[in-house]
Amino acid sequence: MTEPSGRRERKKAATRQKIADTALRLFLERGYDAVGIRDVAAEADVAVTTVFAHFASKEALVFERDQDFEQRLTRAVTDRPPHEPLIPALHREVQALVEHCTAEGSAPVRRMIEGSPALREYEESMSLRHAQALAAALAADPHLSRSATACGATARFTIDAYAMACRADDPRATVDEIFQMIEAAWEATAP
Amino acid sequence: MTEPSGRRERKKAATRQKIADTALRLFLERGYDAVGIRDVAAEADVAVTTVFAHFASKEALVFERDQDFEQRLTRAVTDRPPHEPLIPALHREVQALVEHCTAEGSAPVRRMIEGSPALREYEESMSLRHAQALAAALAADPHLSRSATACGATARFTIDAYAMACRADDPRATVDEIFQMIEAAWEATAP
DNA sequence: GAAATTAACCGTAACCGTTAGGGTTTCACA
DNA sequence: TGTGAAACCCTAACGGTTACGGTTAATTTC
Repeated sequence: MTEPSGRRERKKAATRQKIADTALRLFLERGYDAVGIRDVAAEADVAVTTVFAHFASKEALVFERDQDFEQRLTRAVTDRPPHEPLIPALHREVQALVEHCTAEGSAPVRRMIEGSPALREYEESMSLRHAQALAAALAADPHLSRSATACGATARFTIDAYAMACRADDPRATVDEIFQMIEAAWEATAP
Repeated sequence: MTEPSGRRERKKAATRQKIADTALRLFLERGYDAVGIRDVAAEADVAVTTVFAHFASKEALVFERDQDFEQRLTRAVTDRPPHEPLIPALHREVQALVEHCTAEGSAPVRRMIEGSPALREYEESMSLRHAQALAAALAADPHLSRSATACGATARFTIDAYAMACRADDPRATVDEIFQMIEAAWEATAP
């Protein structure tokens, strides 16, 4: 994304990446619960305090790239061509995000998440933050003129669609079906 | 609700209640983060292990009565008169639940929950469980014949409505507005 | 280019929620 | 009345997390 110029920033980013990579590797090798923070730190050759300087919690090590997620959702709203209807834009973006998270390579990570209550809970609370960011983006769109409640509800419904589709047998069909519902719900709030 | 006959069960229930009452009192007096499990145990005059024999976690001490919540929602579906339409029944029940949680006496507790990330996260993951129970109840209703996806989405939307309304300025109006959306979403799934 | 500042990182020790282990009391029921 | 189980107790530990004080290396300032 952004290539930092200074050596300091580069080293910091490298440390962060090394920690994240090491953690994910160990988690997949031995299981999330069987790997302690002290193990991750030792294997990545950093101090425990350094791990927590880069990641807010053990769970955050698994969801390293969640900022991307939030940005992609909000940008699907803010960067869409003017007068393009909202719901299809959201629909398309959620479809893409779900594809990404149900891709071949993501299966072991998904299994790990589903197997750990702590990780599921963390993911859920991440989703809530994403919904709030999306709600703010909707409320800020001058073309939409809907109530804050309608924006908030639509944002949560959208996140619900993503969360359910990631766990569904047929993710694509699930997204499509729920977005039919969201479309209807959104229309029902037209001024 | 259920009055246990045996002395043992009565004593157990009394212990549980004493722990919950003591915990809530201390939390409100000194703040959730400022009170440790060891404090609660000492003040309730029980061992730390006894606290965890009755409550799965520190957060669970605050949400003592969440089983009621789940049962009320699912019963609003299963116990409604035959052929009564689903959404109004849900709407009514959510309205009642929101009223309960935004009542005068609940304000300090609500403030405490909103002030603690751990409690917010816990509440959110509770909600997810409730949504799953509700989804199961919807899927099991013989009159509804909707897809599992539609039932799951409707359940999550309903929980979303509750969660948003509890934090809204005008809870009643929020519930009403979101249920207009849910009604439309539900109709869009008619076979 | 030396000096001062700052930011990343280090190691240790502790805090706190939570659990394991193993023991004692009290109730229920045959 | 004796026996099994359930509730409870205490202690010690584990694992995520943070406070603290110190070291090094990059950046900025003069």
